[in-house]
Amino acid sequence: MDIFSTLQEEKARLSPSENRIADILLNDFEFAVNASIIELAEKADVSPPTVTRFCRRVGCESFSDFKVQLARTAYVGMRYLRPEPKSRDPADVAQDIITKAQNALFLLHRSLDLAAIEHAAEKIAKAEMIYAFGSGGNSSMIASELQNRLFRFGLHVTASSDHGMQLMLAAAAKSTHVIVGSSFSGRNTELVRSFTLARETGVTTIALTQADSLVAKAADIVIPIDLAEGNNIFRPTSTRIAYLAAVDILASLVAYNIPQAAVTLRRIKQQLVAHRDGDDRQLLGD
Amino acid sequence: MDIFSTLQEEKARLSPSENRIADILLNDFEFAVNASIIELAEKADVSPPTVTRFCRRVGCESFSDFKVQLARTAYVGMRYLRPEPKSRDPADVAQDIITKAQNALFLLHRSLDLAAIEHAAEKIAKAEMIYAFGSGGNSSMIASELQNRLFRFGLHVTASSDHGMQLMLAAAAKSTHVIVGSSFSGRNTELVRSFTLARETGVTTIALTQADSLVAKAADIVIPIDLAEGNNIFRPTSTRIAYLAAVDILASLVAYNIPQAAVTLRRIKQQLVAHRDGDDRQLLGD
DNA sequence: AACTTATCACGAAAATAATTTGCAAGGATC
DNA sequence: GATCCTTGCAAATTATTTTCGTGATAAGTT
Repeated sequence: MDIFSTLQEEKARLSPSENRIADILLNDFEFAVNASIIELAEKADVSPPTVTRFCRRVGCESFSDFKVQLARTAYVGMRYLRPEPKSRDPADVAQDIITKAQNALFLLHRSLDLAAIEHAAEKIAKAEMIYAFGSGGNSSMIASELQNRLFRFGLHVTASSDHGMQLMLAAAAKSTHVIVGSSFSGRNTELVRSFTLARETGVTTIALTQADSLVAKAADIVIPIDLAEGNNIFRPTSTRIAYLAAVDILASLVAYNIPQAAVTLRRIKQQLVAHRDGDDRQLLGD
Repeated sequence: MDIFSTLQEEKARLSPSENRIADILLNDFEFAVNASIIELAEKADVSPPTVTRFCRRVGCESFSDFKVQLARTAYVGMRYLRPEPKSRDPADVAQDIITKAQNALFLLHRSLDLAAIEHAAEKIAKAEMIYAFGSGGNSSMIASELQNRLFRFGLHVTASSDHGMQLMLAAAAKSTHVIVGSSFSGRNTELVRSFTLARETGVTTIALTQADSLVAKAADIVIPIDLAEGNNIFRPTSTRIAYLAAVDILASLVAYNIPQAAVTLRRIKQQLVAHRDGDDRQLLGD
């Protein structure tokens, strides 16, 4: 558990002095990580012992432990406060995008429902056929990414971003099949229709989408991806990167659920080694 | 500049005692961030003053400054040492993937050639037509991502993952056009051919690829993406995320190079707001 | 070759600074 | 008015840094 989560949970229960310390952390993080206990105490207008007690309160052993914890989580966890890059200077834009992407990964990791993903992975590994559905540029990319990952494990998979096609595939699917659908907004009603139709035949439906959304409600297994407070601040790219990472995790777990996974993975690795040896024949997966 | 870069540069010039300290950092990082100067000194079999001197040597103010620096860069910068997740446990797999993705972003940021990206962005913003080329699953995703981003700014753009089509488009392109090609391996010879053909007509060619690769040599402007030592260790997904982030940066800079960018961006934002208001009409870019 | 002399790495101990603990005073709450 | 909580003070403890001196190595000198 990182400090900032603890802080948000505990904040209400903190005393006035401790609250002043918390405010400094949130507002002037750069100062906080570099300050000594005395400097921090002065700035918060409290005594050093109070700072020590504060550190214990938020789950740290000591003040120095606290600083280390702060430095490690905060590097990726605290910068989304700025909705726009500082300036149009390329360096600022780059830093902004990189930070937000890392942040999205951080938040994804924190809110990941591993049980759901593992459950989904088991179903996918056993499926006779897998359909990856998603539309609208972002989710369609996720769908083809799923196809791209899963076929390498010897699974039967097809991706579609076409609503009409999705409906037909869903109608034709059997109970041994699995549909994985992605919707960033959670309000892709066509996807909901495909899910509903498929479930009538007992097809397993898996959704990568916002928790409690329309799409989520229509699926058997939901892999919720909620980028919490950031949702409105992040540009879609950050969210997309989080989705990609989620797909990556899902695909890796699928691999582990397939008996010959070790063999498959070894073969993939040999491929990679062959790449590096540098012969010029066309590479798989450029 | 982070500590680990400094360390690699300085390592040769360090004294034996200092080298022992460096080894502890590299091998037992967890210990190092949590240890006091005395504990660290003991483990390295040196005296505390030597540790202090070491910290100064690698560019830190003091030992505690050193620990903070260590903690902040290392969170994303140091974990690629483990080529495989600790276990097949979902939590470990997830952590492994997230860390490697963050790490890829970190390394990308560090090695980014901003001048090249800015230069590319200017060309793209002024282009009458833009072709986004890439094949093989990964790069084709990058190509469609480019299309997906650029058309929103009112630019004329088409993506293609088909070598034959790419050649024809390249042959038909004019000097006011721009081709953006992506190749993870840098050895997509068909892309090289398209680039070479296009340059005969004075078409600007931009490559997202490994520096000094075949593809890089064939392009006018190279946006190098080298994930240094990690290249062979990372699974392709991490690299792909880095590429995506690079595209995101490029696209943002393109937006800033278009006169009505502010207006466009505002309109995009209004779109986002409209989304959240929750009417159920089909959303753009699900 | 032997003897300075300079330079550097390093640790011991002292000095300093930072952190924690124990305790008591001041408030708030019941 | 008793109790509990918060807080700061001062002392104790601990950590860190500085100072200083030793020994090693290298370069120059006799």
